[in-house]
Amino acid sequence: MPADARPSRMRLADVARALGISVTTVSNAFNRPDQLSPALRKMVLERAEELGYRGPGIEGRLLRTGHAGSIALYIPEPMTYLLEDAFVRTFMGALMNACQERQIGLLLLPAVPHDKSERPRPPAALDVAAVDAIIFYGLAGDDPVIQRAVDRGRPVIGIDMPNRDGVIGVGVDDVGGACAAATHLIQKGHRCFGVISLPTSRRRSDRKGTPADFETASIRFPKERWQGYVQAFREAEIDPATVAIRICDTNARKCGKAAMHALLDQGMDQLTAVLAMSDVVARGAMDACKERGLSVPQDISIVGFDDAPFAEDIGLTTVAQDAAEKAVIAVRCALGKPVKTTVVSTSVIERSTT
Amino acid sequence: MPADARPSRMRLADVARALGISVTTVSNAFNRPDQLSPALRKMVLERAEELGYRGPGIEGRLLRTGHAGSIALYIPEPMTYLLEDAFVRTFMGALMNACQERQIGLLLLPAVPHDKSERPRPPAALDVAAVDAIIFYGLAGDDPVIQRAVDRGRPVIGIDMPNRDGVIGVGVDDVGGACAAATHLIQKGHRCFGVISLPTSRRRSDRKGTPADFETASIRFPKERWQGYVQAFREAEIDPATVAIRICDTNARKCGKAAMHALLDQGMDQLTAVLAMSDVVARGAMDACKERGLSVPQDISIVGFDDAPFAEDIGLTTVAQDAAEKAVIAVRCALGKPVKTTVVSTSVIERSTT
DNA sequence: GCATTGAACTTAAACGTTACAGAACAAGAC
DNA sequence: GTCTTGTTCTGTAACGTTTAAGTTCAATGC
Repeated sequence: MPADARPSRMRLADVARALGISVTTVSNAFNRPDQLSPALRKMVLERAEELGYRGPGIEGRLLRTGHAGSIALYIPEPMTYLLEDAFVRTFMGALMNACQERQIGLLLLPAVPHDKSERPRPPAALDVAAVDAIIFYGLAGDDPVIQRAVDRGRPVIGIDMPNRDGVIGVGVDDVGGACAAATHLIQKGHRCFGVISLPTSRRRSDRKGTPADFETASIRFPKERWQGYVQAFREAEIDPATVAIRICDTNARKCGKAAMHALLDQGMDQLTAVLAMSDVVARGAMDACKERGLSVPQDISIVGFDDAPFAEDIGLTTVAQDAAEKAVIAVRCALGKPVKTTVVSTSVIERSTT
Repeated sequence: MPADARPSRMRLADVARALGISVTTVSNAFNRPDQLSPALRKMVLERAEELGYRGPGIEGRLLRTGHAGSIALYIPEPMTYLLEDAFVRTFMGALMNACQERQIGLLLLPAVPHDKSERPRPPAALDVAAVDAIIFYGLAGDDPVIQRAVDRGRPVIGIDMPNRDGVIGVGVDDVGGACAAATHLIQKGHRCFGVISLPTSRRRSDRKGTPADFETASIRFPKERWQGYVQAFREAEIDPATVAIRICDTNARKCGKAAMHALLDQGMDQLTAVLAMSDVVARGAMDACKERGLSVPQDISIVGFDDAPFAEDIGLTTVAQDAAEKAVIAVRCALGKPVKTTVVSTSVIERSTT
């Protein structure tokens, strides 16, 4: 063991003592240049560097100021979902760019395991993360982690989530977008619809759905998108009760395929148009049509939602929403003044599936 | 303004006062169950929850223990590179899974802007990040941020980087893998080679390269992979000086394409085999061959490196390395006992480009 | 009955930093 | 010469937690 092993890292106080000046002055040299003469500042900085002091560390600063220099992202899925889903990836890209620009870190938090036992919950990464704000993406409105985050007293941003006290909402105009999608199909002459929905609550399962499922939904998108569809149906005097609904277990291509098969098996042979709540499940629906020898859009028209990167490649008509804009707004809210709620708008992009 | 607005968050001390017990006991209730009676502990936990206290916050704990509950990842590229590059994505996926399992956060750090001015560097996210360890991926050995990270006194892991004091190295057997790739081609009867290299230093440019470029390389892969090629050449009595070399500006498909075109333009019409240092540039090389009407592997054989996810789809012969294993080892090093250096092994996967 | 042990809880001192309130001093204004 | 103003630097009290070193007190061994 070398005798000169540094006992612990250089501290602000060590530098101050070595230079014979006060700690405050050293601190100011690093953080508030206007508080001391340029000459002294230069000297302090230089000598500090020589002494091996790299500037105030986070530990003390964090305690004192609460400013961490990074923001957290929490999604209710395994972290790898961030890499897998095409639409989410666009969002992530924008989020990363925003962080890069501002030179702040982006902390990816692992979803807390969904255990039933109530009381003695060990503190999760979410609870101890040293961040200036937390961004939630697509959580159910009743997810208990939200309250835990709000209690931390830092800004909490909720993207595509039901509005909630203490959470700054950033969402797309789901109702308007869905309404536009349905209206688009109605204008093409369709009267008999199928809907492929994303899960409406944490309690998941591939299943047949009813309008009531949406009314009680705890996850935002499906609820609002259904409202949008209904709005368009009503205007065209189509009874929402005649619409066939399938709710996917998860936002995956194969779930969309299964849902489409189920829709067709359900005796809906007069079905001519399908409204899918994401491009991913829409793609799955297209797979199912292909397997059955149905051609799109001749036999069946399909409209997705999201305008995922692959939508253009496969010619999917969809509702575009600016994922990047959501990310930018989220970061702005995380760092800036508290804002109540923001809605970004949508537009239907017509391609070759309608 | 509501009169009962909480002045600041609940603290350990507040709970202690409310219960009429000492702070230590409350702290122990959360962190060291064996230090107090189960009954009291249960009571403390319950009352704390009621009082709105969610357990010890990071600020104080970090200062006291230095334990942050998350690790950082730093790459010398814009953060979005993590999403774009297929091989890196595999690595990220594994890293995420490892973090998920251990319930720790993964902090993505923005690369510090590459400015020339020396002295007054503002503290970057890297310097203030509250993490237990930092993982560097693919940095040049002389990148100044490494020293800054090492000075922080926490474990620093360097993946695919030149070895360096204070940094725990985790790397693939570049020399062995590259040697195997070259040997594979030599066994197929090839004698006239081209090499498409990745950048050898931070100072980048698409250009013709020479063996000397590799000797002075500050980035690890190219240097070692070249050594591996040379080793195979020597054994087969091929003069490395006869090998045509192109160095890419960046690890991108189009750079690989440009490099391949350049190689062919360079008057190397007798060229029959190309060793590419990544699957991405290998793919670009294949693009170039296609454009010129050269068929692979009839006219030209190509071997990549990495076994990126797309390699199988396009039938690229390549050197497989287990990106996931690197991630797992990195996390283990970050959290566990200090290890010196780890090397993961490689294997050639023959597909249809040779 | 006395010493010994151990469990259950408390006291008080860090950990490294920032920010408020002030002290010392020089320069002008009257 | 005194008063004001401003600049530059200092002393010190937080910030919220953990932990080493006690203190108390009841139970056990002899």
